[in-house]
Amino acid sequence: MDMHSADTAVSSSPLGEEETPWLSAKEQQFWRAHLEVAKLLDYQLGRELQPHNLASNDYEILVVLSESPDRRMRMTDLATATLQSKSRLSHQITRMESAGLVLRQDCPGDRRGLYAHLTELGWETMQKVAPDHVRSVRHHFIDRLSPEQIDAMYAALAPIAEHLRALRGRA
Amino acid sequence: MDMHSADTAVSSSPLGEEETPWLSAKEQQFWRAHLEVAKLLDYQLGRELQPHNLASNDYEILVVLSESPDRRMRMTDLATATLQSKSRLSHQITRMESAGLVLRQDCPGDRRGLYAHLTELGWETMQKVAPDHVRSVRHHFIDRLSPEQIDAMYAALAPIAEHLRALRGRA
DNA sequence: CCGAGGTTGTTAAATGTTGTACAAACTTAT
DNA sequence: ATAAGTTTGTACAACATTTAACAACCTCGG
Repeated sequence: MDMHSADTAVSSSPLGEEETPWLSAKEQQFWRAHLEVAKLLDYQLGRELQPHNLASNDYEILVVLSESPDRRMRMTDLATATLQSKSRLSHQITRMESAGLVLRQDCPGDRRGLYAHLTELGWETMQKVAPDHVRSVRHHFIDRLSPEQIDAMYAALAPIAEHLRALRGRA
Repeated sequence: MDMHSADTAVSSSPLGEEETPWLSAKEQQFWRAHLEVAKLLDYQLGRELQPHNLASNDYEILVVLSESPDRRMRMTDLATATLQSKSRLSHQITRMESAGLVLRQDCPGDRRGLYAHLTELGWETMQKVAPDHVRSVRHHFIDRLSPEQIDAMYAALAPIAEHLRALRGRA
């Protein structure tokens, strides 16, 4: 995750210029908090995944596959689901394949296509790792918010997620 | 930014086991929304930075330096401020140096040390890019939240940011 | 059936990142 | 002053990601 600051040392509004809608102090505080939490949380969760010999990306693949019908998914769909390029996914599946977590499977009916299929080891790994991961998520994030905050934030974020998803779709 | 899902297809609670505190439906919805927004927002903002020939990381460096006294900062401090390894920062500054945005400067009083110093071009770039970036942040995020939501979310995130910062500090 | 045009997934090369080790310089206790 | 220990930034090598190009395959209008 990267940092993006908005309002900065660079901000002035001489008369007669194109107005730039700088962030207010509160907006900026919030924006930076959001960035910092996103980044540090990702960092910390990744850290706590390391003992399991998994990177965040690996774990994400495991999650998506484990929730898919037959625990498998077409490469392109998996790339879309995990917001990666097809190339990157291809490399990543290669790595996970040599780690035995996943298998490439021919796709009946479309000889171009392949399934990424969760192996038994992949599934077991998922079972083993998920509880720890949930604990991490709780400890560093969820359990630090009240149920009301969670509801409110979800209500705030859901439309934004939708907006961004739509943008990406037609990119 | 990576995906981390908590509650998943893998979840059951047979009697007599170590209880795993799976996420409730609401918690999970929220958690996934948070992940998705963080990831897609980062993606989109990075995208809108491209026409300026800047990556998110470059922009972050520019922001931090432009807000620093004398528009410069020690390498290590800059690495800490931007949550990067020293090695990565060193490479990145090298790149930005050859792009003319930044300059390495000897550090009087500590002959080991170096400043990363914003060049005039770096400063001008910042001035040119910041308004567009602020607009992006507003359009895709801030302006989609009410002032009340912003206050509430800041109040929720600030302690979490602090927690994560503390964790990282002693890592 | 054919062929133009799209899709699928991989590959090679360039680029970026991470982890480790290192030399150089600083600090502190003796 | 000196040695032990710390801090600073870089360099190398291993690894990951991106970009562009590609072969193989599907689709669908003619």
